[in-house]
Amino acid sequence: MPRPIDPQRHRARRLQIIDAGLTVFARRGYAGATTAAICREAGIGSGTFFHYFPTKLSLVLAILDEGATESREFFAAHEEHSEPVRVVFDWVRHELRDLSDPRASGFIAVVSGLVAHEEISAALAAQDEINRAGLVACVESAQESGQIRGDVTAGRLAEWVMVVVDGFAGRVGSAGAFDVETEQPLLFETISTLLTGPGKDNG
Amino acid sequence: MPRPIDPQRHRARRLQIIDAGLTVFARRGYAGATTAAICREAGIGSGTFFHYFPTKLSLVLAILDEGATESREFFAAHEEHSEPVRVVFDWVRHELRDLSDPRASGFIAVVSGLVAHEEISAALAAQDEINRAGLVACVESAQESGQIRGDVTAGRLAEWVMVVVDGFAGRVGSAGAFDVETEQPLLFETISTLLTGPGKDNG
Amino acid sequence: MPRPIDPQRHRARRLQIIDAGLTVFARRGYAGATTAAICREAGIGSGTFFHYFPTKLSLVLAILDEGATESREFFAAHEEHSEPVRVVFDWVRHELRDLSDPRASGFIAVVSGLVAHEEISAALAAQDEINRAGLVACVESAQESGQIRGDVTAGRLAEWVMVVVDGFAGRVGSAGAFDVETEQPLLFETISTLLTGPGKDNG
Amino acid sequence: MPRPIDPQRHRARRLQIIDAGLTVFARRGYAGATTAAICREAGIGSGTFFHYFPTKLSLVLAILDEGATESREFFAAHEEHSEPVRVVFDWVRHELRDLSDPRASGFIAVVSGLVAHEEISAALAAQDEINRAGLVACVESAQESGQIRGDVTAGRLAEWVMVVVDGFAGRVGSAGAFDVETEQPLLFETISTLLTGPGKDNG
DNA sequence: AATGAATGAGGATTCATTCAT
DNA sequence: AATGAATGAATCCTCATTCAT
Repeated sequence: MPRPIDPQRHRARRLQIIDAGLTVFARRGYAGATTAAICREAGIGSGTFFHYFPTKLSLVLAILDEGATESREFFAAHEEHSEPVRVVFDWVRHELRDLSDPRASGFIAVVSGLVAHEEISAALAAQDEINRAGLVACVESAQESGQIRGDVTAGRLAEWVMVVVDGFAGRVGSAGAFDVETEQPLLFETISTLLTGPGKDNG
Repeated sequence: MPRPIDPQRHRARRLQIIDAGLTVFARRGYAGATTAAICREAGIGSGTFFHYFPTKLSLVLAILDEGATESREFFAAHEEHSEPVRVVFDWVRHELRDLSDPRASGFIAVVSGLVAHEEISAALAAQDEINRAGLVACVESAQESGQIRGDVTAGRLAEWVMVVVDGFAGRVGSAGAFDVETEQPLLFETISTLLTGPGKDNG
Repeated sequence: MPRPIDPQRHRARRLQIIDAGLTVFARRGYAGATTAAICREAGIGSGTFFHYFPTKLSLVLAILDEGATESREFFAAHEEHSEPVRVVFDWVRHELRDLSDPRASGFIAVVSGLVAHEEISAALAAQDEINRAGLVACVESAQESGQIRGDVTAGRLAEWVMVVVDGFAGRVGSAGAFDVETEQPLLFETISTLLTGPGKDNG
Repeated sequence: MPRPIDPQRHRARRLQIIDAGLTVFARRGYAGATTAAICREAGIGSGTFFHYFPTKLSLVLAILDEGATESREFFAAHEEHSEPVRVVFDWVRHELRDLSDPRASGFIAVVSGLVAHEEISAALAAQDEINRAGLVACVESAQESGQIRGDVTAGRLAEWVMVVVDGFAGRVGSAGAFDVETEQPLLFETISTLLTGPGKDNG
């Protein structure tokens, strides 16, 4: 009497493990996060873990994928927006919201340590490309309407937005005194100046 | 007649292992860099490795320490400089030069993945503090002479310089198309605007 | 449907490893008994070993514990016996029976070499205390009814019984010509004289 | 200009290492006593150690040999003594004096743990045989003059003296409350009764 | 003789993964 | 689907020993 596969239930279990993985990876690092510890956190047996994920690394990839999906959805929802510059800032806010999960910065560090794995490297590149492409579209659109500087290609400007946001995210994770709320205005200011170029007023 | 301990020789050997470690860590990640591989790269036996470093992790710490020493030396050499803003940019250039070692960005990623280890975490914090303190001194001095904005504390400005440089460094490591040479002007522009504040011309 | 944990099976496996350990420790000594050899003897994989015992040393402790349990059970079974002197001799016989396992003396030697480990030291002390306490009870009881000498405290007499039995056990292990069967009468005679005191007939 | 070998100096160095070995073996056990630790204790370099002893195990053998020599000398000095029973008791006293070195019992335990090594086993057997032969001579002589029991062979009586002394020595090392001074009278009484047989007065 | 840097064989232990139930 | 006992490959590290100086 084979139990009919319940996709709802399956997805829930999967998310439960992903959540536990995020927690334990952030707390102990990749090597320190034994599958046993993740199972304990998720309240499942080790056999169950491998029902849902073929390897430990694949759980990392799934977590990354979750993030990629979120990014994709963000840009899909803001496509064809009339104010492209605003979308860029909304994206920054969106990223900041992700950082509000204290496990996020820990997990980012964990993933950094895994770039030697080609699959991770590829996933990061894919994730990066989603954001880059989304931002490039906004920047191009804004350039066309003359709202931002035109002396730097859209691709480079997009990357620079990411440079600043990534640097910001890294510092949130490591430096104790660097507070997201306090620094947010300077973040927006920096990105704003970056997009408009120096010597332009951007209040 | 005991062979006199030759500190020169000892230091050379140590650097030889540190160099090999940097290479292999960057190439394979921490876990992937087996002590055997590091020894092979350094051309030594495994026993010799542990004669110089008590654990594999301690080699990472030694590499970090080497970097910390370099930073300390940089600021010591530029102390009491008459043009503090110039020192900040010199520091950025100095960091960029470090990044010219292609192993640097890989190693940074490796270390990120090890923050779960308290010793690594402490070493990173120490390294960070050296740079922060050095930059704060410059920024304060520049603020006093009115060369840069005064509406943001020296501490925050210093951290923001690091935000941008760290973000830049991270992108150099990951995004294939992000070229140090090409992007350097925009890096200086961004930091410049950051220090002077928006709406000020800083050509 | 989770396989129900079978404590029976677990206990059996554990005893199987304990038995193999006893064999290999006695044959090769502690250092010479590699975990690989013990696993081979037990017919299990190395992972299984560490599933049951956290360290190699803990296997030694488990073996000692098995012995301690046996001793405890012996005294529990003979508590409130009407003829306390007889219990002492039964205990000696009981110890002799243990020595009939040819691995016993080898294992005792192995453990002797491990007293530098506090855990071993403590286990031996505990084991010793079980026997001492059991014997003291018998000796005291026998003293009260005037069956044995009263000029030496029960504690010291108990220890002396152990001195003789330990010396006997040690010799069984080392000296080839020292045969348990042959020497048993002299063992009983010596202990008998010890308990009754010199100059007393104890046929 | 080869330094002439100074046998005096050589012997002194050797004893210095033997002494250090005894100390460290007793304190840390055989495996725990690294050659490095022994060298530190002796105040020499590791190279020097292996000038005097080809292997770590050979140091154990040398210590045992030192003991064997002492035993041989003891019996040589008491040969042809007119009161053989007295020699037996003198030997017991002699052994007790050895036990007054607190490192002795620890070292005995260490050696016990090494019986799996044939060389150690042989050395112990040799040491044992020296004592046995010496005691047998005394016992035989005493039997011939009717001073002690004749119903047990000299060989067995000699072994039994050793049983009791060994048991005594073992307990001195392990049981905290077992004091050499206090228990000495009972030791002599036990051996005395053993030699004369039960039911004989031996005040 | 004396030294200690260099060596590498050897071994305990970890942990992702499998699979019978 | 769920379980967890069993597995063994993989690796860090120890330490006796060698040898050039």
